[in-house]
Amino acid sequence: MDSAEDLLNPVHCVSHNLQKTARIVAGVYAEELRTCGLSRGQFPLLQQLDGMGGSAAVSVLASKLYMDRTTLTRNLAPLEGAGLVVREVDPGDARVRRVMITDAGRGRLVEGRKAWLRAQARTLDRIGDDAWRRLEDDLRQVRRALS
Amino acid sequence: MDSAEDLLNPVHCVSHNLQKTARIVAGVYAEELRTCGLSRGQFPLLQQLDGMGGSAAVSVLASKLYMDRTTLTRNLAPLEGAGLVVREVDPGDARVRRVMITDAGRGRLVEGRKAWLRAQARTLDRIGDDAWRRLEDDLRQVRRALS
DNA sequence: ACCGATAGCGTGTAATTACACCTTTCGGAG
DNA sequence: CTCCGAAAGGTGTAATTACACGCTATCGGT
Repeated sequence: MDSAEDLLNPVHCVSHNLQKTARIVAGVYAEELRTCGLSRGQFPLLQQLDGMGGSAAVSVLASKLYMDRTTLTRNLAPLEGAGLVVREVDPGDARVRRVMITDAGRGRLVEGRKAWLRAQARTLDRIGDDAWRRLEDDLRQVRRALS
Repeated sequence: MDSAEDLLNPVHCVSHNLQKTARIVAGVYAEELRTCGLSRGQFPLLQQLDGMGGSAAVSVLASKLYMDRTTLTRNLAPLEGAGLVVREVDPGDARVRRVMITDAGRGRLVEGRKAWLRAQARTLDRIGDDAWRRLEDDLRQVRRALS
């Protein structure tokens, strides 16, 4: 029967199943976000930063995004070049670099949210709100279990 | 209440939630697979190819893996260089390149499965078999809905 | 038999990711 | 005060991914 199926068979690979699903979904968001000049990696970054009050240390931001710290550094560079964020040495600890969103960054985020909204609406329309609620919960549990 | 929560808020981004979860899980598998000389992208490729009878056209293989065709081409190169697969022009249609797993490839796959098994066991141990069965089903539905 | 349309593939190029390693700074033990 | 381990960051380098484009082969209509 189904519940006895052997999960230790490569077709049930947790990593690959997540990866290929993420790839498909990513395409939808990349397409919409391209219209506002933000990449699929930059939007969540700005969004998270804004949600944290507009300022955060690099490491803290990285852990919130479940992203490698060095990957975040690379993603930050073009945003800083575009004036959407600034990086400053923390006054209290010279090791810490505080990343801060600028007014331009907040403005771009407004545009980004519109594009993101179209992608999210398109996606939810296909997979269904309730299905996503379940899935999102399960994904959160996976992250917690592995962190 | 919870079921009325607004899914059109960036914290519920389908793409980002999948992506960051996939990143965390990928780390576990990459760690184990490194011991057998196969990358996290190469193992599913060989595994899928073997499961298709050991031979398949590039495009067909790519669609099975939900992977961009050109990405598959790049992933194939090192495998061909290592003699784990060969590429030949299809006798019936000269446009088609048939990818075929070699004996060496099958041998490596045996090693890969051992490493993969450790990663899968570690992961399932953390997230639970039943949780993964539900999640895998939901992910499959997402792929079908967006394909 | 010919020619435009299409399918299957590969390459140029750029974005994304992360491991290994180095630098700078902080904090505490001696 | 000095020194050394730990913490925070950044860079070199390599793997992975995919879009745009071009090439070759096949198919179908005339």
